[in-house]
Amino acid sequence: MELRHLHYAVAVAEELHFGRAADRLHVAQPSLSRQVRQLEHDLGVELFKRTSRRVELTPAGAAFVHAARRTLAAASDSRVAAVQAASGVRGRATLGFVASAAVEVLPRVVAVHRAERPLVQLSLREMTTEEQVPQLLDGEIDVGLGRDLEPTDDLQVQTLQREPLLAAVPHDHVLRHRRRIRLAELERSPFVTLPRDRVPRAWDKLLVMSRAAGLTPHFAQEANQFVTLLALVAAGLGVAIVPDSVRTLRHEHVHYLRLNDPGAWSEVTVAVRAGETQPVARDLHRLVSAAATAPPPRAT
Amino acid sequence: MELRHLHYAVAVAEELHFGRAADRLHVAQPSLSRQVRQLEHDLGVELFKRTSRRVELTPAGAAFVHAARRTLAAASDSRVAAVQAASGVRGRATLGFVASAAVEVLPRVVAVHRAERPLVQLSLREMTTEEQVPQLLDGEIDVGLGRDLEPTDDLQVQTLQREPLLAAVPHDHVLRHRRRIRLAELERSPFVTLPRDRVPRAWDKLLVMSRAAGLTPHFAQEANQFVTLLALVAAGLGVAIVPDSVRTLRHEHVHYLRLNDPGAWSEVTVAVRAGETQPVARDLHRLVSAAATAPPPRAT
DNA sequence: TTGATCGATACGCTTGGAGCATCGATTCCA
DNA sequence: TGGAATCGATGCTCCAAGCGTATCGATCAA
Repeated sequence: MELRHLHYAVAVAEELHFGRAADRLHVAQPSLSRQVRQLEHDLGVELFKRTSRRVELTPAGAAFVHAARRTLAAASDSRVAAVQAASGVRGRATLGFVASAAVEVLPRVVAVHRAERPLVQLSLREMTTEEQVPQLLDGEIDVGLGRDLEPTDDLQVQTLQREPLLAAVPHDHVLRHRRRIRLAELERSPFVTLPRDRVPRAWDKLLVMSRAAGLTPHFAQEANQFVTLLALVAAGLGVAIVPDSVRTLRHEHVHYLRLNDPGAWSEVTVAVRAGETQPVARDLHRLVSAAATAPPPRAT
Repeated sequence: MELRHLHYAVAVAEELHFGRAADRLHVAQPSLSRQVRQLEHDLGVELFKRTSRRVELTPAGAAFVHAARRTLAAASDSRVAAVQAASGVRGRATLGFVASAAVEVLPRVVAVHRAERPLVQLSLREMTTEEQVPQLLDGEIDVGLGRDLEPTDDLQVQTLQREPLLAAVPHDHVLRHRRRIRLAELERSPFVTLPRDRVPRAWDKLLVMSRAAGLTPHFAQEANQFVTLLALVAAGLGVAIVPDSVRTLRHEHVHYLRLNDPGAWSEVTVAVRAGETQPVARDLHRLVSAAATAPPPRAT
């Protein structure tokens, strides 16, 4: 039994006439008759009652043709599924992202992706920029949304937006009425930070800036998430250095002060394997880049 | 694209090895390689990434194989559906029945049929015995459950059970305390009946019996259903002659008296086209016969 | 009775799927 | 580092089988 036999049986069932069915199938009538007969022999079942004047379906024929239509539809779906998957219309894509990008960029990316590629299932995995690099190379994730990542031979990296760094201070901090400060002015304040082993490059940047400002930072406490970090600031345990977009997480007892130090910037970057060929990954990369730049960044 | 290609692609996807897949399919490895390649060319899509050391699925290949499995299952279902329909395990059967058989025989038939042929959809059509004959010959119904039908060349008829005829009389009728009466004793009572044009043979039998009893019947009222008929009796409009099984329809104000006249019997008959070949019809006929005789008839 | 219609059959051609032998690339191991 | 083993691809040949043309036989209408 081949798909050809199913096509033939369905055509005969629809025309109830071997000649017309053969025309529709662009084959000669004897070929059609032979193939249908062969199908019946293979099944061991009579599908059509034929006289030289009339063709009609047997109950078995009706049951078979019904199922055959479903089979042919499934075969057609198989073809479509393959083509769509190859073109990137259908499939699965995995996006790694840092927590600080989840606030602003990520929701826009998800919305745009769902609108443009409704058949592509988007998996989201929160992870640090450092974790993204090996997972990109292993194929664990297709695109990485991180911070301050430098391109390499294996990774293509673009900057999406450049944000100033802010100091998040408690509402009773002495500098709370200032709009802009310099890091050196925080000499008396301990820092609350994300864990050093999870975000080593953010730590390094803070250390470099501190040294440039002639400051020896005192680290009071670590927190795993930004929300917790801000709660610690609000509780008066110290100050935190965060990128501008974290401001979206408004907190009643936290004030944000812009840092004027040189290098007090953080870039949101998007990374993809260099020479990526998979359409779902290329599409996701394209949409992430577009979604980040399309709406104008908030005024600072 | 043929089912062969789908089988081949699925096998390669499962083995991820052309040699082993070819063994499993009982073909030579070069044939398998060529067919898979031909499938890819037909689809315009690469399904497998192959080196001389490793074979892996592309995303398009994974999508295709998933759909191909469903297609192959549908093809297998088509075969099964045809065989089952031909053997009578699956299909549709239509049973015509008279209202007076609906009370006792029909529920048993439906229950047994559902248990023995769960995949055969049983259609039930209430109709008179007279209507069953042409509909059997036209194929509108497969089996007819009627009364007092005589076999012909075209119809095979069996008797399922033989019931005495009863007179249904109102609760204040003068004969109400009798167990058995003769039709002649109803001379003073008008008759309520089913419509003459719907059940001509039942009418004829009543007329023949009346003549034999020296009775000139007076017809008071017609009703389309037994329930209505009994309601008319209960209301005192007259008496009705009904087969024994109608007694199952108990009615508070109706008494049943057995008729002692010769020929005061009615037979429940089952009819099927002579030489019927369709298994669903033959099965239904067999089950109707069995269901009617299996439980012992009620004592009268 | 005759002609038209329609599915089945006969026959020869051609396609294409299969097997065998072999190639080229890659990997493993000594 | 070189040789052997593994594995998919390719070239060649064979033949099964699908197809088309011509025709038959049965049925039905005029």
